Amino acid sequence: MPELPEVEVVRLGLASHVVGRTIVKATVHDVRSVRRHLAGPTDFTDALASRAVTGVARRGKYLWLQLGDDAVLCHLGMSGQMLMQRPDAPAEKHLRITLDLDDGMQVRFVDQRIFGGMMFSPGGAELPAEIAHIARDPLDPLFDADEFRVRLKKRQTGVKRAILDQGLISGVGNIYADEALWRSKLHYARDTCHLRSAEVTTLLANVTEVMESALGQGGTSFDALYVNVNGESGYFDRSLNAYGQEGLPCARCGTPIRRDAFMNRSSYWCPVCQPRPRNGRF
DNA sequence: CAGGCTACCTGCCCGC
DNA sequence: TGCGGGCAGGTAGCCT
Repeated sequence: MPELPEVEVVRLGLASHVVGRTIVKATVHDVRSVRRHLAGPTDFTDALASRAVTGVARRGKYLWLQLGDDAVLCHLGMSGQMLMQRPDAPAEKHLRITLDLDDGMQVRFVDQRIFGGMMFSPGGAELPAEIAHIARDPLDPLFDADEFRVRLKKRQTGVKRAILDQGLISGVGNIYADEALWRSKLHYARDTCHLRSAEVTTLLANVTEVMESALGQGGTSFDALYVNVNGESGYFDRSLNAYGQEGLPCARCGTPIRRDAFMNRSSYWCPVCQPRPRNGRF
């Protein structure tokens, strides 16, 4: 479940099941899901065995289990799931890693495409060093809106590219970028350096609002790939105004939503509400 | 720093 | 029915 709301849904679900529990044993079913762990999967499982889980934290789309001072850092990639299962439940087709807990339950990392993965981060409980370059996300109480505005306007790039940059603001992916831009009436190619202060303020407010709203509805799911720890889908897809809406009437003006290829992916936008800029500005 | 491209993977859907 | 191409919510790394 890729973007911030979906990852937060997973974090909340994990926290309710694993905090206070001990990892009895970790099992790696596919070594490709253990990432950046040069010592190999055996060292990874050794590092997790008999460790008590003290918390579950998140920054942007990364989440990590806190094990005292250390951490198990997880990214769901495009297709990762964290499922709470009983040991006798049949193995999922794409089961990659299992954590056996001392209450008899299992945390199962299921990931079809293996763009996600886990790694052990020594001393990483507060913030794993591997993701120190990731900016705070807008749901973080310490997110600095003024700093974001200053850094955004210093960029010389398109506004969508900027808000997808996890080093500037984290947690935003393709769905919520398009939704926030639609709400803000901004075209994805608008130059960051030519945005008016009011536009930046509106954009940040909309990024925050759309992700909080999606979180309140359990995230966005188009299919069974995006589910919480109990295998349930969120229903924010019903509230989407731009993403995936090609050809459907814009909820504000009725003009058909368009789809462009941009950054090797799709961008959805209303040609009337979000007019394409000339040279990045109007 | 900007940004284009590729790679990493699997599976589904479409047209032929 | 099979095959090829395009598509999918992400990130890292290389090159210019």
